[in-house]
Amino acid sequence: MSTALVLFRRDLRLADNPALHAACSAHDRILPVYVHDPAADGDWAPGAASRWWLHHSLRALDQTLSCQDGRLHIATGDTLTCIRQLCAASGARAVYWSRRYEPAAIAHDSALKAALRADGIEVHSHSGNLWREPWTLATDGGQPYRVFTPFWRRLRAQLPAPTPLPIARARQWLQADGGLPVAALGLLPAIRWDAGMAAQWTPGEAGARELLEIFADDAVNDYAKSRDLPARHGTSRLSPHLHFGEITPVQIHALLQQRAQQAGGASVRTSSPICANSAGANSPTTCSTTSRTRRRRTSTRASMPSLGRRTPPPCSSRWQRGRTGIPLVDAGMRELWHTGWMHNRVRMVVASFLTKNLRQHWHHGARWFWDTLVDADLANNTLGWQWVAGCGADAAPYFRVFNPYLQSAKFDPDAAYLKRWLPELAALPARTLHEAWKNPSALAACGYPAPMVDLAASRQAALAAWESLPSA
DNA sequence: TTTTGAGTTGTTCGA
DNA sequence: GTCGAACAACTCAAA
Repeated sequence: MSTALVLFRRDLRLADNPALHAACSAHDRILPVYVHDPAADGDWAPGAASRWWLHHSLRALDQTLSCQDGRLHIATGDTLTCIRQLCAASGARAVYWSRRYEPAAIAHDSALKAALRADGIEVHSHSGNLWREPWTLATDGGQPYRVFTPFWRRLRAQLPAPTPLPIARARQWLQADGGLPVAALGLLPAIRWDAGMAAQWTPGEAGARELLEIFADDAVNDYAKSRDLPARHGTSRLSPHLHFGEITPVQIHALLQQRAQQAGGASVRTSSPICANSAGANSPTTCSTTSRTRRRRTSTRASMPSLGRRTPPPCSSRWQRGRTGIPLVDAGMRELWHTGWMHNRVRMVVASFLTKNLRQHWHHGARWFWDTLVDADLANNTLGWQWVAGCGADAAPYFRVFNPYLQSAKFDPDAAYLKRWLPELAALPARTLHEAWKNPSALAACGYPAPMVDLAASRQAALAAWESLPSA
């Protein structure tokens, strides 16, 4: 009877899980383990929203295992110490896990692998949650792609995509003594602000599958148009499930492809965001510094130099709380606060407002998102903020400053999204909200704050500040 | 090896 | 109201 330990991290699923699949194929008894090891998280410990999600996702995984007469063994402490103890107690001589891709996680896992192998334990790491692992897709010059379109073309040229693996079944799920209940990890907030999140989300593999089925049925045919409309659920909203590995890009692509064939279409236009999500453009310095010479100069101080401002304020609390006086910005920030999520287009708008109009460093915004998003993902969050701030690795025109009024008129024409998140303004006509700068008294009469900054003037100031930077 | 042209989730201005 | 040009920095891939 051979025994293996499977270490779950951000691959909280049984289906299409190569590491788990391999362990179940090669061994008779499987000990499924989650180790809570806060000391290993370093600078980027999960934020409050992510911890909430993790709590519920671990419970869901435990429940799924219990349907197969197994239980998830939960431990807390140093990962290596816990694994050594569990191997000794269970007789496991092999450990399996899915690879992670953040620089700190790679370093941690490399050290873990070396230590376990020195103990004489087999370690098998498998491709994790990505369609393609970052080092398998490069330009002809061997560099990572910096422009999305060539990257996307190359990826698509390599279809057909891999096929998802079936739900893993161990011949016997093993249980070890001393496992903790999920609640013992203290992941839930002390002050229960999470009611809005519980109403919105079902963390776990089953919840992910259900969301995917809905998306495949309703939204995918219209995705190209409706994904940009924040009032509609035109996006898949699978991002937190993807982040925690409850579902994989391969599974998503496979189901959409299948539905498209049933509908008679040749192939499905899978979204570029799903693909970008799987690209994981990590590099050792991405998360703290930026990669472009002229822009790097700006990022060390602020995303825009603070001309005429003696002391840059900390991350604006009005921005955080959705009280800037700019309707689309406030709607987005309140959606984030209540649900742990924000529509992608609105993320760009609120980020542009913080870094361009308020001229604050993108670090401030990235940190706030990190703490409040249920889908907070180091690569996606960091690179998204750099993209907006104009200091990312991609080729963005420096003059791209979003105009929140124009954006809401274009993408939320009937103001359904604005009114959902700004109920105090629900009685006003859509046009009044899209042209709020013309109607300050109408908004003020509803108790809505005046704009904290003049959009046109701050845009000009931001462009002038950029212009004043010396080129590298 | 060097050059050229497309691409880049936007806005504004003027015809 | 619609449309094209301007803003002007940089990467990638084809020539």
